[in-house]
Amino acid sequence: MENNTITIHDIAKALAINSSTVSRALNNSDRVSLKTKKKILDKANELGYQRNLLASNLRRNKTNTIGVIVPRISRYFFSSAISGIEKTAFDKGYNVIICQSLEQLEREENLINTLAANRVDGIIISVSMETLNYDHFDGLKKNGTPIVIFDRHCDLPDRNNVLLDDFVGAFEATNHLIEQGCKNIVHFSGPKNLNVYRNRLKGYKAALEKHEIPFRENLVLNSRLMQEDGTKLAEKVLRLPESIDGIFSANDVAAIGAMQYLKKKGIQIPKDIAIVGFSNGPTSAVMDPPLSTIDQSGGEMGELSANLLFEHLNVESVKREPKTIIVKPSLLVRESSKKRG
Amino acid sequence: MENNTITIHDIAKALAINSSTVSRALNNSDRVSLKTKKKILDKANELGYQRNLLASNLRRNKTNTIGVIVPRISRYFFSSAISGIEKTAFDKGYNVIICQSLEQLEREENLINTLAANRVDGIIISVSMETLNYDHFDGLKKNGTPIVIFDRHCDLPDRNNVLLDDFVGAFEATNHLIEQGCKNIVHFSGPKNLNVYRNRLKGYKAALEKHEIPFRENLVLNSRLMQEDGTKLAEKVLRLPESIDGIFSANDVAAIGAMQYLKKKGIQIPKDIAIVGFSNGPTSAVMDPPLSTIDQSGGEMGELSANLLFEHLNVESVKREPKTIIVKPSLLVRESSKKRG
DNA sequence: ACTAAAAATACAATCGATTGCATCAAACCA
DNA sequence: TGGTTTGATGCAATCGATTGTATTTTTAGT
Repeated sequence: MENNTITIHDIAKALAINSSTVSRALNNSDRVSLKTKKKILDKANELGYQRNLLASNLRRNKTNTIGVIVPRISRYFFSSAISGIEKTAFDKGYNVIICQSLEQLEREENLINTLAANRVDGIIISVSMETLNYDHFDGLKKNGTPIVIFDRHCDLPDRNNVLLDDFVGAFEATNHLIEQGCKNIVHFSGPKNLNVYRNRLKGYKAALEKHEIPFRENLVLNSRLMQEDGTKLAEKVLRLPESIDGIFSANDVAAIGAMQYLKKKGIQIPKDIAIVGFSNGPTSAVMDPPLSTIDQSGGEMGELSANLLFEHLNVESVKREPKTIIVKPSLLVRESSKKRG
Repeated sequence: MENNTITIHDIAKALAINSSTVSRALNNSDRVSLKTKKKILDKANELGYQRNLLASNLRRNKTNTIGVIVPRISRYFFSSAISGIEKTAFDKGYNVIICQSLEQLEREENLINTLAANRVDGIIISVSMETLNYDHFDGLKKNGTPIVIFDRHCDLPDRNNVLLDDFVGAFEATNHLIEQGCKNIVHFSGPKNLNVYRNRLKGYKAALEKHEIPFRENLVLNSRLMQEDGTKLAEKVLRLPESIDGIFSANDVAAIGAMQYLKKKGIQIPKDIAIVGFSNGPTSAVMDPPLSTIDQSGGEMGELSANLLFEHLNVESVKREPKTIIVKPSLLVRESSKKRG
């Protein structure tokens, strides 16, 4: 009773026909007459046949499956990216295998090997923080498996990259604060060795410049952008000689830490100080007041990544044109920054 | 150049030996001498060989892979359950395929079919809200693939179930509030047709009873437990004739809505009203004050589910003993409920 | 040195589905 | 009616790895 999986041969035997005909019928080939097709389909249902994709994929040398690796599936940005990928993949008849590297290079390497061993048709990945080079992609590259790297800048020559325009996001955020009437805007910046934070700083500066507000070095406060950093920075803000009326934080978490401190000190948000964060983390909408922020368009980035991958799936590897796509983030205006209207 | 995947036959040919020896060497069988083993391994590395798991799994009739289906990977409870599963699986040399049903029965059915077609060795699932019966599991059952259902009660006779003890969680929460000195505790309850909310209500009652506090029907406020429900309920709380000094909410989101309203009305938390939520959602720790809550022990439930699955994987299906495991949740005491010490 | 036992390797079938080619039957036309 | 075209089905190789059995080589024992 144990080993009773039904194969096409069982169906063939039951109907006294050849298994190749069964295979063709199940794949709806027009080389099988309608009559026998129906007979086969009925019998397949009756026996509870389920195609063995291992065998099928092995033979076809194609799995119709793509692998997705992200640092953490629980992060909002990543889970929405995954949803975007799944949507696109589903439309094209592909399955998606989701994996998380937990920001560990070793796990990332293992996952890539496993996906490769399972012969996925392509991989979409946001690399871990520990990933400094891309040597572990070489195997895939060699056998022509296309790869799309999203969320994190990759400087290899022949890579497909889908990135967020941090500059524009920061520009929009700062510009919005200015349009709300802010004159003295502090920027919470992150580790300067990371591209994203440098670009967000640039966007902040550009917006000031557009409105002919002089840039003041002392209004840029650096930290690792944890929640407690936000609290400490808010304390600093209140001690600044300029009377600060706006904060653009390079992430949500620090903005929230600051918001809580400021509220405790009786500062009214947004009336006294308007705040905009960055990332649209799960908490930002729940805060009181809800935090304005920059949405990283995870869903859109996921869809674009998947589309880019599919473009390459149908092209011989030698003929593939690597491409970099820059996604514009969108400003989510909520209560924490509305001084007007 | 395109189709250049290396197989064991390529290695065999390069070394003028038989591919079966190569296979055995790569599997570290003791039927191959150390000398040839080394030769083979070296050549495999040199050629960049990567095992084709499709072929291997097909032949062995075993994939060393388990499938996990959850409604949403982004929910904290599920992502921690997945982490628990992955940890356990990794130790046993299994891979994990993660899927999300998005609470849709149709997607769940598709996922189960795909996993079955890919011949996963077992499945761990938290069923979608739309799932009212388990007919779509029949195929798996027929070919002996073990299934573990977690998080949601399942009344089928031969099912493995890993559940949270909602009663105990609610009891602990309420008991904690009483021990903090609360006398008049409101309970925010959810849809009464759901088991979980009925059990949480029971736990609340039991804790009152233990401390000989009379149960008052009017202190149980029903809603769908959305954030805005929390706000409305808090309003009600303030209008109650009893002077309420504690709230046990059957989830975090409603607790947070209530907290924000109460703070706005000048109520001090926890001094005037202590609050405990349920679920340990991502937001609870970030609130001000941080919200005490019941942690659903996702990680532990994941580990237990995986262990239960593995127990069954190594046993013939006829000999399997279905088992139900009840997990005790743990109380996370944070600021929102500390009236003492 | 010769045989028995042990170790190492080779052979060939197998897992389940797919697919190019061959075969057979039915239909068509002159 | 006989030959040809079209349509439907069968045959057999194949994908890449595994594994029971057979064969060869090595080692050991007397």
